[in-house]
Amino acid sequence: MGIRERKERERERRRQQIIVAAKRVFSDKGFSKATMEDIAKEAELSPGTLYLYFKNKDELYASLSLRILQYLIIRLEHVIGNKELNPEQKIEALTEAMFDVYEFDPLIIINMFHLQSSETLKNLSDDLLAEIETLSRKSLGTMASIFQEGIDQGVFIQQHPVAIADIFWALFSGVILWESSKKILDGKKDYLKDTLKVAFEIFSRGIQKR
Amino acid sequence: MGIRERKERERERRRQQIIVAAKRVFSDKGFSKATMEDIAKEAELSPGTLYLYFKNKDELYASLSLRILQYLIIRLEHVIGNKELNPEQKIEALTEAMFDVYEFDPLIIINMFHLQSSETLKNLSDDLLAEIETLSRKSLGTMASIFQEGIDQGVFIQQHPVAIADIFWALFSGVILWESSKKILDGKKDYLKDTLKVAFEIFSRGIQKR
Amino acid sequence: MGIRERKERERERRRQQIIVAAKRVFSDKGFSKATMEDIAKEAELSPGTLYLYFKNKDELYASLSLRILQYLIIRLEHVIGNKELNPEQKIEALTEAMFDVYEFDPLIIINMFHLQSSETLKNLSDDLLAEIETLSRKSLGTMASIFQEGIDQGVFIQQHPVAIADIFWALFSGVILWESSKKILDGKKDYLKDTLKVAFEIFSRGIQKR
Amino acid sequence: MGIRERKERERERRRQQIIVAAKRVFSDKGFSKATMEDIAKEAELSPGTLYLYFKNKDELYASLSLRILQYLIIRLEHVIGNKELNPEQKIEALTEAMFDVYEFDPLIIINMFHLQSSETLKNLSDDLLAEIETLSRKSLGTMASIFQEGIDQGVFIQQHPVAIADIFWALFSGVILWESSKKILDGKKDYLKDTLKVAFEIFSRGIQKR
DNA sequence: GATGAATGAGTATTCATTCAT
DNA sequence: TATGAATGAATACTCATTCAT
Repeated sequence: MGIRERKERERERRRQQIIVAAKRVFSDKGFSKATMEDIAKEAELSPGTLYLYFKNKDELYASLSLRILQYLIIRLEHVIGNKELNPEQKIEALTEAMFDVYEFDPLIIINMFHLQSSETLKNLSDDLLAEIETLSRKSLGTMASIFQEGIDQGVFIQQHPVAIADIFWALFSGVILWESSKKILDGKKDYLKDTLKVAFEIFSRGIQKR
Repeated sequence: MGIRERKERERERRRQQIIVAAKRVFSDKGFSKATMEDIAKEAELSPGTLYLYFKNKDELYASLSLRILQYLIIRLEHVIGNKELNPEQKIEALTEAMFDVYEFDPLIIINMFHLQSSETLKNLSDDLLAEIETLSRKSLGTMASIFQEGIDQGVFIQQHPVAIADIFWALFSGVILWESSKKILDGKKDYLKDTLKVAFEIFSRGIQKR
Repeated sequence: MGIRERKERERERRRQQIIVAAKRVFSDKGFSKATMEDIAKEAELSPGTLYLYFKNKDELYASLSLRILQYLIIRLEHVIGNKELNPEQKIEALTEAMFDVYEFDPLIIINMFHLQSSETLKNLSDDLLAEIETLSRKSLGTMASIFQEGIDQGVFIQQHPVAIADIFWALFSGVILWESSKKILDGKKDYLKDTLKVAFEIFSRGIQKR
Repeated sequence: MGIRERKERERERRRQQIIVAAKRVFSDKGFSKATMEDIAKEAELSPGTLYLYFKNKDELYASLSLRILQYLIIRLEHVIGNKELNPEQKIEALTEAMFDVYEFDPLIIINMFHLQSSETLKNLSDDLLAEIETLSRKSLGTMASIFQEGIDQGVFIQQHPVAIADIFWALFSGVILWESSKKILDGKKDYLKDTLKVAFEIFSRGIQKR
């Protein structure tokens, strides 16, 4: 391994170290209450160092989304690559994959949310924005191809597969968001998993031809 | 009308005046970029006055959501009160009602989702939180009763009606959220209405017994 | 006195209070070492209040120049208005006036200097910039009219009076700057007054016809 | 050439390399906006290396002035060494020399005046300060000797020659300073050369006996 | 009640300088 | 010598909130 490559690897390690710390702090305090100093402390680095790896707070935050999207795509491709599953079973596998993604980082939806604000978008570099868009599009496309398969085989309703993928994703994020706010409002048990399960069942029934 | 009552009415008028101004400013700038001074100016009042009517910025913000919830409940009760509709038709009416709510104030719906983020909810006073909870529960209950009817009549699948209502609401908010974020990232056309229509069709098919 | 007028007066009083404090702190520490907090403390106000009266640090600093220019113009107009003096005597009076201005605020030259940086200029509001330019032009014009008089009467050399005024001003500021740096380099006595006297004598001789 | 000497020469080459880079960057961005990293990049060195050759940013900055002073002295000595010129002609030659110095590096002259501001001078090491003082004194002494000659020959007014040299230098720097600031404020044409010419004429007339 | 001037705690970001390699 | 990653102190500016009038 060349010296250049070793340095690159070292650099990537640091980025991850910061991202992991940032994830912890953001989860704990939310975006605005979390300070760069908090994150630096958590990462056992100095505040200045954070800026050697991320342009600003918004970009560090957005980078978390990137990481999740990458994980999501890996999971999705695994589902799509499994030739033994019929479309219906793939929906099930997809559901499981989404739940894993959620567990990998429960912040996922809040992140996506935050990203919406145009004030935030202005602070991101074009590169990062482009990458997010690419990954986002790719994950949606992968989902869509699962639905396409079902449509082709005549088991799913005739609808644009991207639209179906959108709805699938919307349902997923809507449930997470809604359940988490119910949890706070009621102060009660966490029904997320159950609700998600029912939601996907309904969805699955809804898109299947009779 | 007693003097006490007149004062009370005057006070309510002011609250509304502030809420209307706040709605405009929050919609325009987003929560964190909007300042209390912005809102005061828009309402043609002084910053200090705002605090005579709302404990703090978070509460003012949350009050906007109350207004939507109130409108939502009115619409829902109208649906449930229509004895001539069968469950399936009620779902349709419900869908229309949700459209109306969205159109009543599209931006405030986005804001409301922001409210759901735990970060914001944690800053509210117990009173306000309780009120939101009440209205929230009430609207959910009303929705649930529609589904209950369908279950009782054997046309909807056997599922806890509150869970179904949760999913319905989650789907609605998820689609709005997802479509608006897609719009920002892609900078492309607004497919919200179409997507929402398909989403509700799928949902409707999904909850009906075959 | 109306309430509006009283408020305006009060506001002006505050501005002056801040300017006086700023002058002290800037003189003491120089521009970059002086912090807004230092100035706030000196003015017995909070940092935030400074920003109610001045847009930013650069603008507060530039405002000091404004004050001096105003004083300078008053002194110059007094010189020009004295009908009993012949051109030569007016040069003498002018010299004295300049020295008074210097004593009124020794920072004057450093200020002018600082103003030069385009980085600084970018931070100033158009209004302030315009006002500085106006006053600057006015003071130069007043000086020029003194020289014009001498030229008209045939006692001064034929040269554009504005150019002469420029040189007069340049000589003044150059001497102040140079002497102050010599003082630091040598750590010795302050010869400013003497040097200034000789400089103006030479200048006076130099512009007179033989 | 011994190894020690070769090393010394190498070291000097590096210093010059840095100085040249620093000159470019300081001229471009001004003292405070220029960062050590900018300079390092321009010199194609690492930031750390700069500190092997210069104690700190201020010293690096001050070193630029040394370079101008050295050039100035060379030019001055050339003037004084020309035995064929009478005092009056020497003033002319001196004026031309100053022009050349200005043209040798117009921006650095501005920088040098910045250096004169006490704020900067106070941060220099004693060694550097002493060197600047020496060169400064030497150049002033050389100028003074020219004026001394004129006084001795009875063609210049009776004044301390060092004082006259001070004034000459002050006039020179003052005009540069003033004209450049006028140019920025007005955004108009560059009259520097004309003004400088008239200034020196006036000066020359002013110091000559009638 | 209404005002709006004043507050002052809070924080992202920069950059000269260091030091392990 | 040279490097350049890491440091961390330093600071302008904001804005929710208060309170004397």
